[in-house]
Amino acid sequence: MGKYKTTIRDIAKELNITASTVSRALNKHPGISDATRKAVEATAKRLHYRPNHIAAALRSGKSYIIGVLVPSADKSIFPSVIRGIEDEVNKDGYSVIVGQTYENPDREVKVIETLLKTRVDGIVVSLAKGTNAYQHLRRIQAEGIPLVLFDNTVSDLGASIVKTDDFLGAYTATEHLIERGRKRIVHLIGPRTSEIYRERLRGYMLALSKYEIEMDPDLMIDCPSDVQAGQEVVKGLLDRGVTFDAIFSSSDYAALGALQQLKMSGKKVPEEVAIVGFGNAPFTSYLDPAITTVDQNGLQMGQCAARVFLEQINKGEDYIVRKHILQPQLIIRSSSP
Amino acid sequence: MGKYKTTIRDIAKELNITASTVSRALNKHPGISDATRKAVEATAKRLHYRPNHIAAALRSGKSYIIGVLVPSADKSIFPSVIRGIEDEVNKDGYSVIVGQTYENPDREVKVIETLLKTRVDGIVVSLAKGTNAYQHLRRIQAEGIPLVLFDNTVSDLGASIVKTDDFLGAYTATEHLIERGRKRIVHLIGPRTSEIYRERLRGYMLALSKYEIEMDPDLMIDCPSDVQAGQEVVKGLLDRGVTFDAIFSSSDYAALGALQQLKMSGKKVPEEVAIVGFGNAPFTSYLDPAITTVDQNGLQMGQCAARVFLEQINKGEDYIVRKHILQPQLIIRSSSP
DNA sequence: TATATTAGTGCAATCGTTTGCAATAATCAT
DNA sequence: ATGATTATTGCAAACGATTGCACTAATATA
Repeated sequence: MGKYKTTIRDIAKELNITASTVSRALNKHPGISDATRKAVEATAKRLHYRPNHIAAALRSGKSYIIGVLVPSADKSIFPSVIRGIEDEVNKDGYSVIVGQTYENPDREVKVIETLLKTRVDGIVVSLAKGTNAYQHLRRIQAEGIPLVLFDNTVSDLGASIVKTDDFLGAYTATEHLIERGRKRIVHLIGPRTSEIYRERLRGYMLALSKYEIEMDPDLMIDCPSDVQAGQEVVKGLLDRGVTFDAIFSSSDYAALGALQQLKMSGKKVPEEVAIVGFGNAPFTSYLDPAITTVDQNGLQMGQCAARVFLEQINKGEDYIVRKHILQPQLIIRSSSP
Repeated sequence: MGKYKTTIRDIAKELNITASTVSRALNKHPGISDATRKAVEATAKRLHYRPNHIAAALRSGKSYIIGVLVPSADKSIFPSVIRGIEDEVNKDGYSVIVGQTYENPDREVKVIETLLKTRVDGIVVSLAKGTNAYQHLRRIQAEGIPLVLFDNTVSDLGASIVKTDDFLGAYTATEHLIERGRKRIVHLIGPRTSEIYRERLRGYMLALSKYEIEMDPDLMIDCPSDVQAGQEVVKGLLDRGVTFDAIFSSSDYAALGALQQLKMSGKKVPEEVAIVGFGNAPFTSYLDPAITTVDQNGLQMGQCAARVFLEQINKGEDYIVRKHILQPQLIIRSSSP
């Protein structure tokens, strides 16, 4: 059990120099001779030296850790986003602490507080759906810590934002259904506390009005983003005898529920009812029929968010906040051929 | 932009006491009078004090961060495992750094090295499929850092292990197919570098021999755990005219590929070919037909791994390494009714 | 040759806590 | 009333790095 606990001081002693020189050598500071740098590196390796990030973080004020806060690490686009962020920030030596809110605003506040105590160098967050107060985010900004919002965001904070053009995505999706000859298009509206769902609703409505299709309140239904809700809503529609020939769901999960319910009720998809989802969740392509959806490209979103963070870190005070609006892409599959 | 940087010293000054007392008060040490404790808590709140975990970690040697290393945070059971771990360790004040190997052994070594530099209090890891050298794991143990292996593990390290009873799961799955009258059961074998796949193969073989079904090498095929591989393998079987009436796949992904290929080739599932997968990935229940699979309960596995870690941390030297073998459950669905 | 510049290191403080040990005041037993 | 406990708090040294400033020696400039 040889517990090595070599410090820079040990290396220094070995070479009859000081810890400062060792530190500078290891960090490749200019103004250190090549000879000593190499000597330091050699003995560091020989003594199995392992830098102590904690000590460095305390002194330098940089932890090289960033906090990524998502509603749920295993849902929707978040797995890909996390991967995208990791891929990108790892290159610059950052580690990622993942926090989950489980869509609970209180937990969001708590987790952020923990991240701040951990002295993360930045926080990247997609808001919980119910979040409607923002003091916890303001606190982050007040501390001067880079804050990047992605996906489900809020505009009036002056924070960097990376998100899908939800409006355009919804518009394109709805337009697609209209072009396929559908006239009575149901829209499953997500929780309106989130900007993303309000935007999707807006896209849906504009498409209808552009094509001079009258809006029907019966077809615009609030529906949480999960499978069961999608089922129930569609069942309700069928039970009430509402007629419709297409469904544009604000989420893939509700779209899946809708598909299941339609099948159970003997409705043919896409012949009788076409379906379009939102998000391009992995399972959408496996379904039968595979469902058309709006791809948000989580990987790209994550990478973009990461780059925004890095830029902000590097520019410091000079950084100018910007919104990055990513173009969504309609993936047409068998559910709306 | 009032950047509060209150330290315990500030609180101490305010109350004319020392930092030590403040520290002890905040940490609820016994031997601090109720009066001062309350006074400290009050001024801490008043001055917007935020503990610096980094400083505490440096001094105490406890970072309250644990590293969780998985092949991919967005695949298989890992999302649920991560969630299970988080849920459990959060209660005890730990944060989770998630690292991904992308099934690359070299990256596994690197990420672990980073975790060690970050001075995590423990490492929970599911090995990359290709990993076959274990010095990096031994190094963790040599440092006296709790190491918990889960899912894809290796036995001869003397580390704590939490895993599914892969053997039993595979045996049960195969037996189920046999009981349904299937005799020519294909097994898609996962990468044999992993213990889990060797165990699943063993379970398959034992079930066959128990029921006196002859093993046929034509039906035992190596197949990576992804959709495309599943497709290709099944296509190969069909092209070669191999007859079979069931497939037991060592992974849900390959099972999905198999299902897709069978459909494309006009084979009826389950009438002509029954399918059983392994892992109970979320999408398996959404498919048409939904596929029977062996549930590993990632959530439970994560929670168990977390508890093992916590126990190990708390018992210190007294901890006795144990293997936790979780009972898998066969979820019977339409693909093998 | 004397002076100015530069390259390479060392000194020592600091980051914000934690913690073993000492010290004081207060309480108790005798 | 006196010594022995006990309850609180203070002292000061860590933890392991980073970093501004000072310093020496070597080189360049005049």
